[in-house]
Amino acid sequence: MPAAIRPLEEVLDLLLDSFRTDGYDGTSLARISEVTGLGKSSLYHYFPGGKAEMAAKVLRRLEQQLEQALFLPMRTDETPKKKLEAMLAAVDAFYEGGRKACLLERMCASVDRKRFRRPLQHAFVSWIGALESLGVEAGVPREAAKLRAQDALASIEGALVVAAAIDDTGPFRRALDQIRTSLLAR
Amino acid sequence: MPAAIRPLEEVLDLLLDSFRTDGYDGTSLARISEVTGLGKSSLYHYFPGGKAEMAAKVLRRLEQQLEQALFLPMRTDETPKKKLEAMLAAVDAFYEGGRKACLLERMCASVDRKRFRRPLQHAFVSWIGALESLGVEAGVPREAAKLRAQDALASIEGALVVAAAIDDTGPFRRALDQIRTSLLAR
DNA sequence: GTCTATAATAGGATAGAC
DNA sequence: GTCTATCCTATTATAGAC
Repeated sequence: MPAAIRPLEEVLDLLLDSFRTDGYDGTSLARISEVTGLGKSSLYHYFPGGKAEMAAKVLRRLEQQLEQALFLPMRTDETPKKKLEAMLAAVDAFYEGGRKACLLERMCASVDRKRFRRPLQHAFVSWIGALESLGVEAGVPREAAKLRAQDALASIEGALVVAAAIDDTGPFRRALDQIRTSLLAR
Repeated sequence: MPAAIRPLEEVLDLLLDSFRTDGYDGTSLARISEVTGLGKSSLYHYFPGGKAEMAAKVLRRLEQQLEQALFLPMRTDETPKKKLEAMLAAVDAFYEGGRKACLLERMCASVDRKRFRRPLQHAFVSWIGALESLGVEAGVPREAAKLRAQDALASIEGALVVAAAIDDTGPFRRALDQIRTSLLAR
């Protein structure tokens, strides 16, 4: 697929948006065709493995974005506090202030979740690891930092669920605030 | 459907389990037939409206269970602390210690979520209202109690997502512990 | 690479006998 | 109330022309 290396990433972003909105099971090829403007033939040209390959590629793209938002900031020599701010800003932007759902959560909910188990688990563990490292760097004992990291991620995921259900982004904003004030506290 | 009033509730429990596990979109009639042991004809006999009616009835059944676990304990004259304990025990049991997913979350994730928007929103709001009332009864100002209630529910939902993803019920146990120690704190 | 056409299957739903 | 058979549509996927 030489002629479309750049556009393909845009296609993946559109797919990501579809999957995070309607879930893997709920997103049909017809819908994907609509959303991307690509005919089915084109879709199978880019993704010979069909829908499953689309999802796998989308997950890889998400991992790239997590890299950008989580690991890249980690490697700077800013203070942990500043790095955390950068992460939270990225999270806020990615979830559009709590108005967009989480791809990972939606993929975990699919009947075919076993197929995506590894990449999904990896994404969660990476994310948790990044938050944990930040805590450690700020002087939090490793074990405590790990639990805080798991709970921080859970608070984000749960806030997205509740925010969507009650149509109020408040829970999401407070979740981020809570992480900001307590993840690195001594 | 006179001959099956009692068994029908068992059928609904099986449906609830299927929907919370595989989601609404991911649960096929074939699967429902397998799980319940009922042929398609029988299913349509009990649920003329098909899958959508099954889900609607399952949601109503869940609301009943929430009633039992949340509102019924509320009407006793126990201390708020004791009532909270009863709620948490019910939640722990219902989610099997963090090993089972939340039906509400899964239904919210369906492509057809609009169809179930009202009952879903109602369930969330009821649950939040019950937690809020407990806080108020314990002396927490109403507005603060409401936000705490939203965040408590979010922490449960998020903990379920993360616990399933990393295959560790720790986040769920800690979420309940956290609620136990802080929901009613002055 | 994209199009039209089409296959093959699964999903939801119904009819009519029993 | 349940069974067998069947219908219709959507869904995934492929073939072959351009």
